[in-house]
Amino acid sequence: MSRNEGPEVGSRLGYLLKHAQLRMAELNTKALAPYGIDGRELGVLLVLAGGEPKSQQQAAQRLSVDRTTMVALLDTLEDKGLVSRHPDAADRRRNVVELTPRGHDLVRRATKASDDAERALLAPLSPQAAKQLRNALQEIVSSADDEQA
Amino acid sequence: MSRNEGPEVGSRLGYLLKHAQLRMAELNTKALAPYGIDGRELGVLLVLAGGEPKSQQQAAQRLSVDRTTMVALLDTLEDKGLVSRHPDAADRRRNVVELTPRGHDLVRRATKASDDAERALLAPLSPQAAKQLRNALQEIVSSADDEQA
DNA sequence: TATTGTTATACTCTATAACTATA
DNA sequence: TATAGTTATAGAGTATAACAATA
Repeated sequence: MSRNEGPEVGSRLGYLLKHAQLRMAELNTKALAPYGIDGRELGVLLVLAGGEPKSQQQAAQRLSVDRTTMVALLDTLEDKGLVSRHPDAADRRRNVVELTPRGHDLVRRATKASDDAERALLAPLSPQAAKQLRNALQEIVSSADDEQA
Repeated sequence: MSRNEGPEVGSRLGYLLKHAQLRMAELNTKALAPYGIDGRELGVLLVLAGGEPKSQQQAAQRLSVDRTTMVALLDTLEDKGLVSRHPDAADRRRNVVELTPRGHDLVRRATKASDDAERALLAPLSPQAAKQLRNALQEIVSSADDEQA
């Protein structure tokens, strides 16, 4: 008979989310290393790959990072030849940021590699449980976004 | 008819876990502020509250933090009068770290406050979905631990 | 006056290396 | 020799303040 030890740190959501996130970042880093980027950079590329061309500030807002952080992120992606910046003709304070052809090609291949990393993280779960996890996280994150707005 | 925009960053597990974790940390910080600690410090206190007395290194391993990080963490908790360190009589290289009476009292009250923060994070989910989320994260994290071992 | 991108700077979190005292 | 705790230090990641160009 084991007595109750009380609340355990390993069942706290803060602990679980932090360690799951660290594990995902680690898997992404390994999976993306052959492409010369990490998970955060893939995130930026995916924002730029979808929909309308965006300014640096719009890309930053989409990822909830500061615009000064976005400057540094785009500097490295530009150095790697994956994105290009041009002044917006309609508002020359803005930079329009777009994927280069090489950036487009890389985001497609790197996304597949990152899909593999996600599958590795979710490996211990049933397909249904994996889908429910993703859905639950999406609800939590989007509801947090609503409260900001 | 909207055309397919391709993979979106908002459905990536890396993005979702990071933002859910940030949100949880923010809620914990607010909930625990009246007690003068944050979520990481509550994590340390919970490790020390459970089971056998532990050395600094054992506490660090339980949380997967470096022993040098644990030194700083315990310095602040000791300054707050929540933990005490004594040399281990059986091996005087070690410090046995224990909660003070004030630490025991605080961890009990602070855990309740953090429970409220967790409920706030999980508010958009059904009770069943909330339980499944916690279970899924536990499976992922413990399976990652196994691979380290 | 306000906004976008930029730079300089600082703060937090974390890890590595080297020191000490013990074993 | 090896280990536990400590210190100094350095590297990420992030945010704040101030500046230039543009609105």
